[in-house]
Amino acid sequence: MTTIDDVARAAGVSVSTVSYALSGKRPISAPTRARVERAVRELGYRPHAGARALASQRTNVLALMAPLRVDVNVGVIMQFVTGVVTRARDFEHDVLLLTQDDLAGVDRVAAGSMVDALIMMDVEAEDPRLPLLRRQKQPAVLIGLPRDPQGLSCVDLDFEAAARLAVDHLADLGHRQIALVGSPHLVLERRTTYAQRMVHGFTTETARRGIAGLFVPCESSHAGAVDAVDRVFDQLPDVTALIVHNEVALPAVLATLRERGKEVPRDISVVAVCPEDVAVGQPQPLTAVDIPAMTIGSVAVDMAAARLDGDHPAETRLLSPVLTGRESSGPAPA
Amino acid sequence: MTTIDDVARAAGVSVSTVSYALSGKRPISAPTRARVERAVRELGYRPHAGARALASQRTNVLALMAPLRVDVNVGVIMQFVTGVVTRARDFEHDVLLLTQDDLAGVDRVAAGSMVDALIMMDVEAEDPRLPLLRRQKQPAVLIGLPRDPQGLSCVDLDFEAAARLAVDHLADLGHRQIALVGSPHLVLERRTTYAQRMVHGFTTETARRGIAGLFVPCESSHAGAVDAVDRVFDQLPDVTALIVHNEVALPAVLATLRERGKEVPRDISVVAVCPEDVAVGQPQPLTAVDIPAMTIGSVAVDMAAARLDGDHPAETRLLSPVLTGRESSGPAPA
DNA sequence: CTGGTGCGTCGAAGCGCTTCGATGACATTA
DNA sequence: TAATGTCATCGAAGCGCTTCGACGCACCAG
Repeated sequence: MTTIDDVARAAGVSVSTVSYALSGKRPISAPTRARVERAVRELGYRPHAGARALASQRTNVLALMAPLRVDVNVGVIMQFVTGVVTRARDFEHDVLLLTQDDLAGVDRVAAGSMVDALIMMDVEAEDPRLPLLRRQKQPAVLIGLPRDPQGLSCVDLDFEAAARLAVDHLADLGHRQIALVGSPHLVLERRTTYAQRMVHGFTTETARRGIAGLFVPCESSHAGAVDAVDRVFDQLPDVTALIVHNEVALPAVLATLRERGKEVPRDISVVAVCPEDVAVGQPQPLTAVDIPAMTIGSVAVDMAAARLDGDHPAETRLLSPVLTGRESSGPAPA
Repeated sequence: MTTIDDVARAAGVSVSTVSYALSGKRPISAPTRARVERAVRELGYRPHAGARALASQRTNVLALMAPLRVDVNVGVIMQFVTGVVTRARDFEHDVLLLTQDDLAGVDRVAAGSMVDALIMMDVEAEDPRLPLLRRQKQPAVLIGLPRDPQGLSCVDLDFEAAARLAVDHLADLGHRQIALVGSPHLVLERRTTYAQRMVHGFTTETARRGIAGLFVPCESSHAGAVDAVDRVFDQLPDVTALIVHNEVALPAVLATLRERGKEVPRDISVVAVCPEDVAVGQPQPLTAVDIPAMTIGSVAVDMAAARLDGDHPAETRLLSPVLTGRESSGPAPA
């Protein structure tokens, strides 16, 4: 292994000069720096990460805790992860991957000084990881919105605003009876809060605009989708628009509409709330509010970075939703 | 931060005794060990990962390079990753996640002593990472089979055997005209070698058994599937069985068969080569050769571990395929 | 009673780096 | 010409741990 000593010797300077030449934390004359750089190149020198971490109290590694179950939302998770890893590199950081259920991992990597900061995906309202995180010296960024974010940074899509946006889009097209086909019961009850936030935004906005709004949960399966659609027509027979916030059930919802003889958007408009690629990947490109998973991941890294090299306090950032009109929404039928 | 010094002081022993008590590398009397453990618990002591790495030349971290693109095979990738991360914990290791395209990452984490070993997914025949890997001191494990594995461990499903297994299953059921609906052109041409291995196994086994075998590539889209099925019926009109080795196109292939008036398995048998959950998740449970992604991931870790604490040389392990009969295969029509 | 043998423990070196204070060379000002 | 300041570089301490050799003690055989 070639060490900083080897480089110093080769360049004919002291070890500290090499260090400063490479870090730029003190001025080094151009010729000296050139000699150092040359030696580095010729010897193929790489600083030893552990030694550096020991001396500098910085590891240049981020922990990312991700739900590694093999479930249906895998696409979105992957996008988050990609966003985090990619952006981390912009800050010269690598990413250590932990599984969601590895509670002990929080202590292991944080108390063990393996990482500079932690990013947690899929945060629930009363997430058991929060107390662990709060007692670490490293900053943490949550993707999602717990009930009490005290001391922790959070980032997520503003789902309330997303619901409003979707409702407004449809209301402006003349729709007066709108249904929200949402998350499965389980998700609504005890998990991440985005489902509740979505419903809340939907309810208040329909109320505000004097529109008939119906919310039906929807299990993530074909049968669940059929069931949900049937419940909608049952309870709101004159419905003219659907907001679908369930990526998995989306294709089945669309198929069911077709089976029921409803043409989109002539008979009924559909606004999806899902990642863009899902919206455009359907048989018919869908008007949709984008869930920018990758962006959220990279913002999470930005927030972690901000807290690392600065006194930046914890903050909560809700990303403004964007609605893109495509072929699935149109004027309400007369 | 509490250090090993604090623990030593609290337990009334020397630093080295604490170290030995915790690592077990030298005998420590029971009472002393108890005092040390008590101090550790009371102080909440965690060894500093960097210091430990510096002194011991071990990081207890594995690098995993994964294709983080958001493509269709995301499910399998997730399973690999899960297998790796989970198994790594059994060996007291954490996982550092790199993206496939981060070539520089290999040097960064290996030469920089950030990891004890590297695992690379999705290895191509002439993978540009191989030369980089060979010059590192850390062992590497490849998931996939490059043309020249010299010095590197490899693990993958034995796709040749998988093809044979599928052919034999069908041949034993009396089928004499079998088509393989495979990977897209792109994959076949320049990428991971599993596609070629599959085709090779298929070709030789059909030949050996005197069966008419037709291979058609298949793009990973609905249109691609339709096209592939049409080509099959075009070039092999009396075909009675399909082997489908394209997870993405699978549903579309099935749908197309139905549209063409072919009932499975009455008119035509289908054997899939895909992860189990995909096979059973279809409208009709499919007879399939499992692609055990998670197992492959965990075997990769086992191989890395073996090379770490032992003189184990590099080896190549091909996992024996397993075929599970379900409802999509039956006797050839008379 | 002596010399040898283990066992349990200690002290110190060293892993490779960062960083602080000190130093020397040189230019600037009074 | 001496005092002052600036800039580039050096030396050494120290980050927290592992590990090697040494040491003291109890025990046993001779």
